[in-house]
Amino acid sequence: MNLIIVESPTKARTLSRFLGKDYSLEATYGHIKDLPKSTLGVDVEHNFKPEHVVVEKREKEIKRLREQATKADKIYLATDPDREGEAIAKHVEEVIRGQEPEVNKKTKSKLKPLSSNLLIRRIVFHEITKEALEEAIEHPRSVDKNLVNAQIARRVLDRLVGYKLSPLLWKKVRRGLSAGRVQTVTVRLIVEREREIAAFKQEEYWEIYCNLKTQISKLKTEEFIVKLIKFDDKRAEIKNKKEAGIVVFDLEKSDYKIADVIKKEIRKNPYPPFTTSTMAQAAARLYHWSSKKTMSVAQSLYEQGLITYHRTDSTYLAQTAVDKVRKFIEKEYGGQYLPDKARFYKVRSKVAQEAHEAIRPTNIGMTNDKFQMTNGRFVSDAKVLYGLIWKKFVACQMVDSIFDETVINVQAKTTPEVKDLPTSRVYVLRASGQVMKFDGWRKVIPLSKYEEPGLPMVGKDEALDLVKVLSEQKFTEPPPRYNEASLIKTLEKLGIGRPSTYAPTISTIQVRQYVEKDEGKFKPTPVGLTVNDFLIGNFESIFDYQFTAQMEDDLDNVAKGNRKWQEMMGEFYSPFEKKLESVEKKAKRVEIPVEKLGKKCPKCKDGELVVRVGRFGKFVSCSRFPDCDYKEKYLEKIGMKCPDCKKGDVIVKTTKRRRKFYGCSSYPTCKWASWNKPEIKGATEKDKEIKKKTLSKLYAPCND
DNA sequence: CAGTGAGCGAGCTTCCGCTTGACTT
Repeated sequence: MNLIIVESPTKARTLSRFLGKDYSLEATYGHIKDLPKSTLGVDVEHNFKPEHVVVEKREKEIKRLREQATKADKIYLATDPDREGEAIAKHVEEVIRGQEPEVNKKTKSKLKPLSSNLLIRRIVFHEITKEALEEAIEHPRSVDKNLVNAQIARRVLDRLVGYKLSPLLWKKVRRGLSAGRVQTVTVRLIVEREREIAAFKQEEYWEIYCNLKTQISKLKTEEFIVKLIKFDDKRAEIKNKKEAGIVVFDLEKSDYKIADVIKKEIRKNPYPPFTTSTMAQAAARLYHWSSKKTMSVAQSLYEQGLITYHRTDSTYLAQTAVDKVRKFIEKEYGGQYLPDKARFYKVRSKVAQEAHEAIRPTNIGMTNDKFQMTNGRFVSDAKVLYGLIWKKFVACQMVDSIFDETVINVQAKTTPEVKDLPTSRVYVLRASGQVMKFDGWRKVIPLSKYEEPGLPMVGKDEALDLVKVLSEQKFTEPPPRYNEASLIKTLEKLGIGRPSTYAPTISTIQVRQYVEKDEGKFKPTPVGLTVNDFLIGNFESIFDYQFTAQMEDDLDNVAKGNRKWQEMMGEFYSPFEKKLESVEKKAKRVEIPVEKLGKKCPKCKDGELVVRVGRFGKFVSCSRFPDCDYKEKYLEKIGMKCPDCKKGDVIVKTTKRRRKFYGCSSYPTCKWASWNKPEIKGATEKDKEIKKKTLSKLYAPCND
């Protein structure tokens, strides 16, 4: 009997379909051994010796593994082909051979002995196909000690950072706080962005457009709009109303002609197939899903066998899947949509570990109209996400979409009658647009807002008539706050965190109340700012954006056997330990700023009312707590009257599930409620109108 | 995950990365 051990039970089920009766499959459900939860578990005095214990939740799996092992002659450790998978493989072997006391005590005596000629071997494969598995079984090896050491180093370093710094925060800031290589940097990104926004100085600028007319026949004229881009060969930068007025004055007294018309063909590649990160970004942008939700929906698709594994950083595609989709494209859309050769996508991230494939449908014939989930709780959401994954995958193996781009440059010269000007001025104005002439992969993922640019047919030197000059006041905008999509994108780019941790990390920093989501955007809280400044101020090097990248380089060397992991840890730990000691001794406890309401406490008449944040959100309390325990509800007004009853104020409230919504302060008399912030109407209508007329951006880029 | 309305609350906690289930703050 042969036993194959993998990490995911779904993977086990899929593989069992390929294999005959002489193979059985078991899943570990992730790590089965780890450092203990309630102690450090690292002996820093003795070369960082880690203490690995059985993960409590996995005792059932371990028991089953051992039982199955007694029936086997050959065991294949087929955990994922990466650092973590190698460590799991080692732990499985230890557990099966009964090398840990806790397992021995509880279960060993009850179990039958292992087969005397038992072979335990490590195998790896990158795609879940019969061929890949058979190939892997042909080339078994033993567990790679160096790769396991790299995992130990990663684990120990994270444990030391997290379990040394968190208690320091309890002492110096507040109980229950936490710090870590990943979460602290994530908060740092949000804090620094917020400060950039606060420091941002808005600058005024103006954009100028001309509505021009061309004679297309004796009876017909056509109007189009051009945007000012240059004057006297310099980029047109118009800073205020006065400057804009001068330009408008000039343009109203100018002669217009076509300077040139440039046409070129533009080919656009399809996007790579989804990874965890890009899938989460797409679902966030298109449907405003949280990464947690996207991952849950993807999990249900994976469990139904509809998609490949959803926690991956790889864009690798199995050859068999590519062959099938190529046949599908040819049959369904025709040969002109099929490239000569299959497309390959390079992995973008340096730290990608190539353990899994890209996220793709397992059966390309399962089109969205045939799609049906037999069970699960996300039936309609699953269909939506599946459609996205399906389209992305099919499109990624189709030919380029082709556009004709036209750029019309118009020259405006002030007429000689304008006498007040020192010299005559030459302006360049431009209209541009792209027309799709062959859809290619856009057949499957159509452009979201495609409009024909509607440029006139004009020739060089053709004279034009001015209809109207339009000027528009604009202001430069600060960088945007992060949302889940842009945060994940940034983390991935920095190599911080893994596909399995993006969603949990985003949850953690919110549960700790370091950041909060406001209309989908992340803002730091006073706690977040205080903790960030404390940690960055004292431990800059660990939370440097480059730290993880450097760590990965070191781990690579450990994995290659070029370096001892204990040596790497020593280099990290000795300066860190010194710093810890000095901060422990010298740093004062820092106060988290509280928002003051500027009112005396009605109970003790001595303290002041302040806003505090408890487990369930904000509340008002006396500044003299715990001497005075006065408290009341916190009402967050947004400075607007209720749009329904017009009497109460609009206030921010939260549901039982902590979701934010807007309500009326005179509830329950007035029952008005809304998920979205009520908008002040009128202000943006004009903006939209002008934007619509601008030819420079006729359609929004569509990345879905 | 879907989720629209009480009143609680501020002192024994924490990391990252694998994997699923599970009614909760």
